Amino acid sequence: MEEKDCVRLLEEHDIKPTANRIVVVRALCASMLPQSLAELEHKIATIDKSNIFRALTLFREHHLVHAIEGSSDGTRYELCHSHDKEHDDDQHPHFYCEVCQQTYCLDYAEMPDIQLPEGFKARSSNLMIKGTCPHCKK
Amino acid sequence: MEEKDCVRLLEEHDIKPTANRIVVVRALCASMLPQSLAELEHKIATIDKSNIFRALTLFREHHLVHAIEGSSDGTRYELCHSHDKEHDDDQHPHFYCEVCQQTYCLDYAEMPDIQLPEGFKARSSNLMIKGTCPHCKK
DNA sequence: GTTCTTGCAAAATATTTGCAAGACG
DNA sequence: CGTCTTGCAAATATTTTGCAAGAAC
Repeated sequence: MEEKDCVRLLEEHDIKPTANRIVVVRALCASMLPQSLAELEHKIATIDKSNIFRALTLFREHHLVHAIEGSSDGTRYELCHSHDKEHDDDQHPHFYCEVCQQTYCLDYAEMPDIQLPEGFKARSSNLMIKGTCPHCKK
Repeated sequence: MEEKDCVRLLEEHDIKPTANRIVVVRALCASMLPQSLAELEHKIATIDKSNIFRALTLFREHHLVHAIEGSSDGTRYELCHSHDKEHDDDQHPHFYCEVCQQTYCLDYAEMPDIQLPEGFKARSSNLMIKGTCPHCKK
């Protein structure tokens, strides 16, 4: 993604586009798969991990990225697909390969609608399917 | 649960019923909600956390307990509801209260059947719904 | 100059392993 | 005795915060 597109994306989400934040957004775009903090830290050698973390936290608050949990190996982050800056409504299942530890985005699939007992109120959900991916299939 | 029931449960899963393991199984039974390692460590003052961890790991390998991930606060463990000692086939959604950080078991609900792309092979899945529980509801 | 951002260090949290002593058979 | 189990310590890994220096406005 071009720098100017990153800037626009940040601004659309009311985030001041600092140099570091632009780099983080680019790194997220550049990789097809959701990234962990450690992976981003490795790919972006120029920025300290605490700042990558702070950028991601800020992005989450502004619904520019969302976090994916349940991979056994830390939280992963991906850009929100929807352009709704108010809600994180583009949740979808993910697939975690237990061999290569990659996380794939199953964004063609709908999240199931689970009926909750009286009094429970849902805000978000994470569906993580684990197994082996085509590359690691025996 | 009585001690002899715990022993039987362990033996059914081909696990040697040592004193510590019985205590861990009892602690898991005693609490309605899936427990984290830290919670178990707190409840079972007499056993070191490394051993609780090793017991849980062993139990998982023998499909006596299963792990629930995606709660933001560590892995939680619960006894498998099914008595199938070969497969961990009693997966069901869970609910994580973001206020009190309790994890509830939605075992009345079915896990959705997500169609995977060619070449992907599922082994297990975790569905974690987050929000607020009845106690913490405003 | 006040506020925001950054880098570095380090605290906090969670998970896992090494190893020697002890229990078990 | 040989194997399994246990407790303690400590290594790893991950996430998060404190703080002072620097940049931005």
